[in-house]
Amino acid sequence: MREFMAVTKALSDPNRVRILLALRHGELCVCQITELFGFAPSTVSKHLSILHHAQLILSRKMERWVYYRLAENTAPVAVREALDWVHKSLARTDETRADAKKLKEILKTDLAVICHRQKCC
Amino acid sequence: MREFMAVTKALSDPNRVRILLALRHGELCVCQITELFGFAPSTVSKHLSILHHAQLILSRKMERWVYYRLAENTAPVAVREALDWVHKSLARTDETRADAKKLKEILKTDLAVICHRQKCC
DNA sequence: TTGTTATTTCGTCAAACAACGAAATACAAA
DNA sequence: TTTGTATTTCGTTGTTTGACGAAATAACAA
Repeated sequence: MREFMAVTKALSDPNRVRILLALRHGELCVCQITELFGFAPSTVSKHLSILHHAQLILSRKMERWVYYRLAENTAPVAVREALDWVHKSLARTDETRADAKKLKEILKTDLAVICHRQKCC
Repeated sequence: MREFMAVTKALSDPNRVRILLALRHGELCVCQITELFGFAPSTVSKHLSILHHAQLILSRKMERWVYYRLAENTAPVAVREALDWVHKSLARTDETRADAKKLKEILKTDLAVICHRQKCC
């Protein structure tokens, strides 16, 4: 039950759901997600830690960045089913498409530039 | 997305999840659920209204009581999948079994007695 | 009608939560 | 080592949420 509630609480915030949908396109580092949604890095980091605690995502450190990805293979069955359910329910919505479009632009840009961008203005 | 978030928010409270699991045994009226969990009737009513708003449950009025049941047949696919996921993930836990056991006792008792019981003490 | 009873709505309170910025941390590069 | 940078942690703030009891509502009984 505790494990299950960690998942439902993680899914109860729309921005965390959007993060999961974005990760369908492959692993992303914190600053890419920050750029995608326009939140403060600390906010994104907190969301990611909640998703990670629910075992919905995995992380790995590489060079200067921490990459997060969906835990599609390693997670318990109930968690994987949650990921499938999210994707099946929302993959075709306008909002998801809009995020995907913006993400594509972000992925074209060099990581160092993306990260640097957040300190300015 | 709004519809989906109504479901995840409904599922993000453990007591609402317990209500859904209890309803697996058939429709229940508000006072039976109140008796099962020991909350104030107003609290249970609020939980039921949130579950209802998410289309997870249906209600019908009969005689003096309002009965709630799972929306297994009428709900949108994404909602039905949520119900399946809840059941599949939690049906076999100790907590669910304990609730089921207590529910069985409640179902043996006359409805009027159950409801009346809540005003006392 | 009037009274009774099951449920819902409303207002309040305390706890949890999402956002932020500042400071701490981790770690690669110099 | 020191510097620079990506991320996390911490403390604060305003909002949301879950619980309750009191009052309102709905529907049946007398």
